[in-house]
Amino acid sequence: MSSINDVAKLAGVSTATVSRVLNDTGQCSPRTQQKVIAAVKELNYQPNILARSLAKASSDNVGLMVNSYRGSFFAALVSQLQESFENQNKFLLTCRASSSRESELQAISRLKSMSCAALVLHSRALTDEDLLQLAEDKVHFALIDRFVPGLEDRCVTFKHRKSARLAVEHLYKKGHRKIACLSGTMERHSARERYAGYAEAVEEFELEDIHIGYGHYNQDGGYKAAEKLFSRRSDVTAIFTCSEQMCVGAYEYFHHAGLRVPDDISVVSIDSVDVCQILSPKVTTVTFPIEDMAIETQELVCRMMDGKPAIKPAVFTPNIKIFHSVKTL
Amino acid sequence: MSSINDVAKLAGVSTATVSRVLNDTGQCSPRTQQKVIAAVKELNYQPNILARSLAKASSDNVGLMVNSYRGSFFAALVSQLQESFENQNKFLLTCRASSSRESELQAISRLKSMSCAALVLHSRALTDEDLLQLAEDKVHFALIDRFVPGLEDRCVTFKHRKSARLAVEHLYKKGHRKIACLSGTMERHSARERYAGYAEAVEEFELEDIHIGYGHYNQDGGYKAAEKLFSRRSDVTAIFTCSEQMCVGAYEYFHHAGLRVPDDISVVSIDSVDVCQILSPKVTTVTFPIEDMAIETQELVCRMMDGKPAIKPAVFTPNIKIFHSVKTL
DNA sequence: TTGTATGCGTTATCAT
DNA sequence: ATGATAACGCATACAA
Repeated sequence: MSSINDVAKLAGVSTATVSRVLNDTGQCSPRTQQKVIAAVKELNYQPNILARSLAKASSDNVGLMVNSYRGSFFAALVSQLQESFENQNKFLLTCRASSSRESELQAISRLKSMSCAALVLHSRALTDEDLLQLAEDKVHFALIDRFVPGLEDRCVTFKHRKSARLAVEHLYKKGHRKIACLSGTMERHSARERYAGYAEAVEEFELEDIHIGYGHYNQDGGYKAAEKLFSRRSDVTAIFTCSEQMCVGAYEYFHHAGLRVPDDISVVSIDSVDVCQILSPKVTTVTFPIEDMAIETQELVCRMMDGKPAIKPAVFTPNIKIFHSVKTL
Repeated sequence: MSSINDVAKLAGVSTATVSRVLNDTGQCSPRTQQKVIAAVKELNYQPNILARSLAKASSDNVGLMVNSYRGSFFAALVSQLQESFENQNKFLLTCRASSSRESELQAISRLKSMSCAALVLHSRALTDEDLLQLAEDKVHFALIDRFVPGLEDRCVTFKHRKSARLAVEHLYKKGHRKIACLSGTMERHSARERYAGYAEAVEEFELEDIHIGYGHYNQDGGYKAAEKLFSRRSDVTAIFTCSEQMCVGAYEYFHHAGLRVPDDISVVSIDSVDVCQILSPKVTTVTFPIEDMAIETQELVCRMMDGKPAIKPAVFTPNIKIFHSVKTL
């Protein structure tokens, strides 16, 4: 690897001049500019980002912490974040924690020691106090899908409640009146909000509240919840599943039980669109604009890094994608 | 962020001593050791990894280049690689290219400029010559799922041919004699190998070669291929799909056409297990041990970084996971 | 055992 | 417009 010194020698100028040409800082004659650029090409010179960061006392690195890579949500998130930051000449360093407070703190330490100028956190385990402390320490960071009072300007969030409401409303408009909600435990904020949205719609449309909670929003939970539901009652015409994995589990149960979607049972799910395209018939789904959200996050973070005043980020609203899992009654 | 200077001052020693204590290089009295460690704790000192890498002229960074994050293959790969390298105190930097030679070259440049001591490449677009040149340039790197003559010691590969053979053999043993192969274009090596494995089995078991190629191994290709197949003939009792996405598409077609798996048609697929657990009935699938492969890759790369002699990495063999998509005739 | 001094590759300040 | 030169934070060869 050739260094700035090699370029300087070959071009017959000083390293300072090379740096100026490359970073477009300060004036310089067209002729020397040419020489430098020629030398750079000839040596196939790549600036050492480490040294640059060290010298500038600030890097172009942005750290991302997540607790999983699995599922289309993370694939879309990581993919779009990386692309957006690269468009701003930032480099995204990704670090995976394992859903415990300690591992999340460690991941953040690690990212900070890589001179990340800012962090993007999809934190599950850190407490509100941890995050407030981090803000206190003047660390630039944004939170994804988490709301912390006092950190409103850093939270990129979803309207979980509205998404559930949208799902139930769709079923209602299609003539359904016995609509069950399949969910998991209520530990996470998003889970509580989704249920609240269901409850809200139930009240507004004067429906019966049929809520089945089971497990952790995964495939098995969906299967068991559906099984539990239909062992109790047969008058339900539609279900709303609170996660895509639960939807998969419910479909699995229906296949086992010989129930046909949508003829025997209508389904609306929530979450990313991928899984719901895989199932047959494809599932009508309430989704969030993950890509838009990633772009907004990048803008938010870049604003913080530039020292610009914080603007409360948008709260992202869900869209409903209509497929073939709902029967009109 | 406090620096090594702050620690040295607080501990009343020189920076050299602090460095020695922290890196456990050279001797030092227990007392000064105590003082240094106390100072480190008090200041919550984190060594600046950039500066360290710069000083050592070698970093603990390993670069990973992929062309996609989507799909369970990449989720498992990235996840396991990151964990394995972290266990070795290496940090994995991930960079996404976009399936063109230029973008792959650019991604590699980027990773090199981050002082990556080694690279892990899942390259689709680089030529064999590009990769040979990279080796010529003394870059440490490993290739995933790609075989380049002359770089045998760096290639972590799969037995694609055997995986297809295994799928067909399973169907044969279950009594099937009319077995169709659904694939996409034959550009990629893995695609050719999988078809070759099918052809091999066809010959051995004296079956009819019923091959339908359509599109690019994606869901739509699977749908169209299945449609094409059944518009031509009705005597086929089983299909072998060359990718999980094609399998999804085939299932979609069967649902549309009113064909039941496995009663009307048996299915065996290839690839990661995730998608095939989502479909109902779950699909009997030939999979590769992605986690093992990631661990082997990490070991291979670390060996190279330590200057140890290269050992030809294992070629990973497929496993068949039996589910409910095959009928015994 | 410990400290001094130098270099890693870059940027930035100050001269010229 | 350009060139010395001093940082940036750390590791290390060499002295002491």
